[in-house]
Amino acid sequence: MDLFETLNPMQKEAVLATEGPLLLLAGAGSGKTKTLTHRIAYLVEQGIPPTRILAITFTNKAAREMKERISSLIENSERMWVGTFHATCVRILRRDIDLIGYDKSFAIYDYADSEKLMKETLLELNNSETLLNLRLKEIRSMLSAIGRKKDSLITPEICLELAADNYNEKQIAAAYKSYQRKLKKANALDFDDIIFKTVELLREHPDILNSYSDRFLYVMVDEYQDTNTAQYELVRLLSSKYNNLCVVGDDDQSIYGWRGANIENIRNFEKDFRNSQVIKLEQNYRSTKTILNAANAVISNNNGRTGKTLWTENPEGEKIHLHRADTDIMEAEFVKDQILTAAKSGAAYKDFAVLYRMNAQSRLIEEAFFKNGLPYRIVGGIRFYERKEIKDVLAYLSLINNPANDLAAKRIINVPKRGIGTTSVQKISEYSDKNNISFFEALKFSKEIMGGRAGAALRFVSFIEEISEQVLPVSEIILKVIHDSGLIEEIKSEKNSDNNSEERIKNIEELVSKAVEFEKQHEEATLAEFLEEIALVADIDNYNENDDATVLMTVHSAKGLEFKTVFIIGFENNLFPAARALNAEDDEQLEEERRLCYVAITRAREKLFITNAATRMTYGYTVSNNPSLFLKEIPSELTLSVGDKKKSHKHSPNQISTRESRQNVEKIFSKKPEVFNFKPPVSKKTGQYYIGDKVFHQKYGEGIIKQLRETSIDTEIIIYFNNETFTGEKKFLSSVAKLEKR
DNA sequence: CCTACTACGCTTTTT
DNA sequence: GCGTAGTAGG
Repeated sequence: MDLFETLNPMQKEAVLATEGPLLLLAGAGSGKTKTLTHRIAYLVEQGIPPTRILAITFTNKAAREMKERISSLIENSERMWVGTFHATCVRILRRDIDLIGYDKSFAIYDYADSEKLMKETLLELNNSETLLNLRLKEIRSMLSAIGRKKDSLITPEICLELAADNYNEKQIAAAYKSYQRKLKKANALDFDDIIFKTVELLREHPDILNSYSDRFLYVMVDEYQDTNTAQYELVRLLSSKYNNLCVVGDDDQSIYGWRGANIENIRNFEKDFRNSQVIKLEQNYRSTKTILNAANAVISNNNGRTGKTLWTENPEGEKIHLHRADTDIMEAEFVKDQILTAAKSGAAYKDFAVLYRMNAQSRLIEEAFFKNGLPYRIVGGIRFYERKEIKDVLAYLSLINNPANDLAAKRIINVPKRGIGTTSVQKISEYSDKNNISFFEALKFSKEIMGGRAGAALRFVSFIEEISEQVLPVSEIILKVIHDSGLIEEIKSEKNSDNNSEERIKNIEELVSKAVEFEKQHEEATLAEFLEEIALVADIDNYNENDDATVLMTVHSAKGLEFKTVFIIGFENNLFPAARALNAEDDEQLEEERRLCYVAITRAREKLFITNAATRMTYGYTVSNNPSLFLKEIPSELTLSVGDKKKSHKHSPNQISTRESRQNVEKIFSKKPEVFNFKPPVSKKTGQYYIGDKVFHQKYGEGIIKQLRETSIDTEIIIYFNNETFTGEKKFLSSVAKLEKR
């Protein structure tokens, strides 16, 4: 077949530019994947063996798609390395990680595992001092701080050096060091380690690096704007010998800055790689002119862009439909009504997608859809593999695979109940630390540790060892585990309140069939491979665009996808853009929100609905947000308000609508400027207080009422202070607090 | 050692 | 509003 027949001149140029570094700036809907797959096919046609080509993506779904499309173009593409960053690195590590001191059977810790481990780390580090107020928040912020270090290839040692006298940084360095020691002891890697350790392996062992850089004549990286420093270094190393590195990306779609992605990687490509070429793909084949113009208008408000303007030959299309609902519930009703009406006139449910800023927003949409029998799929939220019963089974498998996995051992030592409670676990844990052996290993000394009550622990040990010694297919291991351990029995016998034991059994059965499926696909499927695949799947990977169902997902998950009709919901300040970005000191975060908005708009092919609500329920409180500031960045001639409230999209005069006035308010109150725009809640019992009222408190001085919450006997008042005496929020009860109105 | 209740904190986004 | 972590009582 003629590979060039369906390509436009720029795409064709990109396919032909095979030698040397190439930056392919590909706008949304510009045929990026097509160009990339054709480029690979072209290389193979030119005689390059598929095994000498490496293509890296961010999601399994993208990798799978790329594989499928390549195999439809050429023969023998199976042995080509096409995979995610993480899968590619794990593949490299499984071969040679022993050279940097880990066992090849290493476990991969997911985020929940990391949280547990960090909790242990911080508890040890702080002794009794902060033991009581060790909050999830601290655990997460520590994990994220350490994650950013790993993204930047900073080791615990360098971290400590860089910290110098900075107390906070020194704390991070200490936690980092100890957390890392724990991971090592458990022979486990967290997500960030997978990249970091691969770079470490390649840097420290030139022979290994050479074997890969020599092998890969051509290296291609998708979504390059989302790479972090570690990934950048990985790519650089792997392509270092032949320098045939092609990166594809769009700086306007960089939306993972919060996860350490470095937008400068793409912006500096030309500087970083000498003699590089840049090719821009600016013709959009996806959206109508209207939708594209809106996206272009919004993104033009950002600074420092590499600069490209998308254009299209597609028709003008319909105007963008704006709808402001009274409440979040009515917003969901609106979306449901629109889809049901369209479906009556023949539209397919899968033509629609509902996109939102955060997962919590899916609930109301789901409710509205469910009640009306509108078929839907939710991407994200609680993953299948994160369910308690599944994680329990997986912990058994993980322990069988890697007995050093302390977290797994501790998780299941008393699941099902074996009479080994927290006290015993603690004793065993101490013993294992003292003797520098794993938790599982320590269990073998139960007689020494707990005397007469060691029976159950020893039985557990022989149970695990017995299974480990046999060579069985994964699905049979699972069956053995769930039946012989008593796990299924226990779940069945749980008659308690939330009678979901049937569902949990079903989930476990589902896991068994996933294992069977896995065995079909992989001839000699090992336990390690099965666990690895599970650890590295994202929810989006299971999304099947052939199901006739409307899909609900976050804008982040939607990147790379397209739909005939898109609903962007919750288009409000504090939500989209997120409050955090809106109140940030610099513009960086707001610009990322704007890119996110750009991604959202450009998902639509023909029709775009943008909705918001005048009031919504946000964790127990009714809040009232202004329409998103991005709404004003869409030229009004492209939009049309729909629904009852005709003028609803106009900003009311008392609302802060410009950047300048927002900043002015911020000068007076450095935080959360929008609290003043809350309308008084419809309420009888709150008496004389309203949100936004200025009040004076004896101790804290003047402040502003931020939130009111009625309990059965009293009214809770949250006041925001910012004066000489005090800055921050305080909670009061209206009957107790002495407040003066100002 | 286990169960049941309460209180608290959470909401960005996830490979 | 909801889920979970922490605590008190059996």
